[in-house]
Amino acid sequence: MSEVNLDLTRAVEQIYPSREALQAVLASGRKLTIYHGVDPTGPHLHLGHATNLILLRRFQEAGHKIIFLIGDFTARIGDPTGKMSARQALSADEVRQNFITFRRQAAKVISFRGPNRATVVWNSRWLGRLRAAEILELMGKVTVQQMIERDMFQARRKNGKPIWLNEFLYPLLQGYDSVALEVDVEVGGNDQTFNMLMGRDLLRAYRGREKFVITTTLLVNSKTGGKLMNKSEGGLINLDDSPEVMYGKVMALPDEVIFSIAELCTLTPTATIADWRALHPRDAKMQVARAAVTLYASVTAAAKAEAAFVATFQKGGAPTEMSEVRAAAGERLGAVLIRAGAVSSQAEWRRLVLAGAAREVAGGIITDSHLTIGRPLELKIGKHRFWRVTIT
RNA sequence: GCGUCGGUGGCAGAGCGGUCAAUUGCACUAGACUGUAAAUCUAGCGCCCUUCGGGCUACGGAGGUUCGAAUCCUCCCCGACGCACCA
Repeated sequence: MSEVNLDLTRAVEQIYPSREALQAVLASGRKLTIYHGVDPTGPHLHLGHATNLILLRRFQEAGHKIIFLIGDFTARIGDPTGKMSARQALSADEVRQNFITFRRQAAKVISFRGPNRATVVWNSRWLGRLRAAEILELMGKVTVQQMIERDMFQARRKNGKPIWLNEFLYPLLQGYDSVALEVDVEVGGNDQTFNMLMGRDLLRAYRGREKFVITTTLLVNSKTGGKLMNKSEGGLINLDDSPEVMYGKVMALPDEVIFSIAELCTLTPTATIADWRALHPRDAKMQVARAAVTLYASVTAAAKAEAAFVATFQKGGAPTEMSEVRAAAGERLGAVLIRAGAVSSQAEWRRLVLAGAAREVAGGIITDSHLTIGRPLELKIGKHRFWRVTIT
């Protein structure tokens, strides 16, 4: 653990109460307990989560204790942060389905093995046991004014949108995690600032302890200002995407964000990233894509993914691995593709054919949407959908 | 409880008796262009039918008026806002 350089600037937006205070504690040599929580509202961890995990990894390598918290209880309420409308509640089962592989995904970045292994905790363990009296006590720590001060609550009031009481409870419960865990540091995206500071207040109120809060930089598109890892914005890059898919998704990102990705989502040294800025944008992007796949999969996978990408897209070929669907001879191609989930309806298939978007990998464009299958086919639909149709 | 406004496609948000499968923006898909993209331009974007043609299902829910309803009426459900009530 000697001289591990803990860079408190890369990917870090802000540190509460102050960077200096945290540095002082770190300099004392004290080993800290640090946690980061993720709500399993979906089944994947993505590049946005990775920023936090990478920071945790750096702390872990410096010998600090890491706790990876799965917010299985809080996920069911739904975090109102940034939401213009209330989220619908998830069932306990859905949540369980979602987090089932979280640890495996997180293990791509932080280590759950070895002497200083990270631990996983679920917040239902304590939140699920809170009794009414305890919840009332918790609610007695924060005022309504403090709560509705938040921007998005203000915005919703202005727009006549509902604010549900359980949404008020969300920051309290998330904050209570800090109390239950008695941690020294919490790491999270800067969109979580309010919730994390709530935990800081609560920890002080309950235990008289100080907690550092480190907010990390969010992946945003500098041009549009939109969050990058966002379902509505399109490209969600998941940590468990296959190497080829991840490589392709990184390549599909707009130029202006690639260095943010490099800094926030890969382990590439800052100096190397600086060198990449001199490259042709496409080549820089390939470097970043390769670095990402290397981290989340492996070096060899990254090399393979890159080769596949070049062959498929830059040279217009087809990937070696494509989705397969079996069909009976004489079956209508459109029907088969709907069954396979390649297209959503006859209507969509017809539109694609009409647009000239469906072609055989080896040959020509398919012009007849009513084509029946007589032999095995390798299809390319649009730019990204590749399907191999085999005959049973 | 009373009153007012409102509930439209993934989201935002028009339409307020026929020309509405529903303007528009975003998102999304495809084509062209490229550096894989992005930007730009073009087209598409409920489902089914081989058709520039036809059918079906849709505008919170259930009924009703009408030749015809997303649009009018009744009841119900849900939300916002205001007022009242509170042993």
